[in-house]
Amino acid sequence: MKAISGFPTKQEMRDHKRREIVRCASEKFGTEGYENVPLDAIAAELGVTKAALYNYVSSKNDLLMQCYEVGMDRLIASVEQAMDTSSDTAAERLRIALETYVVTMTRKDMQYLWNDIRPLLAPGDKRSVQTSRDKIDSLFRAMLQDGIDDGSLRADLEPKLASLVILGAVNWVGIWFRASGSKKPQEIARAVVSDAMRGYLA
Amino acid sequence: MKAISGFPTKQEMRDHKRREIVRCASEKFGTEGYENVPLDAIAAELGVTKAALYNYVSSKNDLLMQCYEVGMDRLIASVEQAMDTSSDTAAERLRIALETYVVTMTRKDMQYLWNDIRPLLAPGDKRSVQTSRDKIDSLFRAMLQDGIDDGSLRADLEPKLASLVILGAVNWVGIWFRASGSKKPQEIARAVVSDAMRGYLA
DNA sequence: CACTTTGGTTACCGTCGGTTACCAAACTTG
DNA sequence: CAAGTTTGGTAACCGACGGTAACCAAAGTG
Repeated sequence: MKAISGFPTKQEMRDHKRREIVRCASEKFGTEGYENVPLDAIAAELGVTKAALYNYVSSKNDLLMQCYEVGMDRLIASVEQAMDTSSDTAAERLRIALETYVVTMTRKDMQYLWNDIRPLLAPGDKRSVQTSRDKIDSLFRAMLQDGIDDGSLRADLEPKLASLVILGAVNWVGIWFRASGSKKPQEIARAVVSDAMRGYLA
Repeated sequence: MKAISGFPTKQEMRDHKRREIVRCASEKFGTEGYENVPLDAIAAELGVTKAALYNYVSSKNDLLMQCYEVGMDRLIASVEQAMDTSSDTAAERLRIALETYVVTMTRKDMQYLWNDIRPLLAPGDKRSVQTSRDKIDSLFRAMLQDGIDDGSLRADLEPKLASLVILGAVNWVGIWFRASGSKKPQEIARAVVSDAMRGYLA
């Protein structure tokens, strides 16, 4: 039978269901904590039984990893978009990208992803984690190099080291930030990024 | 009966056993991972049964928290000791303290503490976590203020913000550092601290 | 119309955190 | 010193949960 346009193919159905499982799990993990969410709970919310989930994920940890990937992809996408703004200098683009990064980091689901999920990923899954991190690292290193090239950043900075120092400072925000505080995410982003970049400006 | 000097009192015995449990658990958690270490394994290594442990800890998570506290106390102690070196400027003392902090952070047990244990601490235990963090925070904020006062750091830096940025950069080291790399901890510490402080020097 | 493939169910297993009932040795006290 | 009482441990068990096996109904296929 040919695929009639508009009717999902079997493969699409399968993929859609898998994503639905991940979305549901993400939400529950985020609000209740990974260890406090039995697979039965996720299955029940989707109207199936636990065993059915195993048609789409290979283990609970695999499910966790898929949640992580979805979140990290969103983070990377938002940074890439922010990088695209046309600014005079690479330093300015870097600043905008970093502030976007920080603001995203203060979102509750991202905080959870970063603080609680990332450390739980089993050693075997580290490959995927490494991939996301390397992607982010390379984005920022490229911007740093651009800044050296166009003279908006110090010529003697080491992009590798600088990206680690700066990313450390901004990642840390996701750990101490609490929405209950008085400062708004955008203000915090501006202040933190300003301080983190100061030592690297030309 | 009076306590004969040299003979441990009952309270001392109890405390000693509790510490022995924490020490053993720390080691096993560090090498095998919290979730992979059943209480039975810890009990077996100490030559008792699992139920006996519950005379000294109230839950597995409580045991985890005690491991965390011991590790954090060591970290704090090492920083306090480093702060005591007599240096010309507060900035120099801060540098030394930070480098000590980073080097400590690259130790395997500390990495584990920071990456894997801290996020696992249950919400109810957060008080204790907060205590350690606040202690570290206040140590560094005090040094920053000293630096402002003696003119070795920029007069316009905000200690609260600066300590968050700097601590973020150095804490991040514990996450990406791998002993397999070519750089020695001391070299990394010097480079990272130098970059993290650059924006704050007078 | 057979016959396979797919996606689900029910029932079950093993592991593990935590508890309960019990026991023996040490400590306390009249 | 004998009679309680407290302490620190054991053995047996429970319930929750991740994961698996056997099975089944419906859809797809020649």
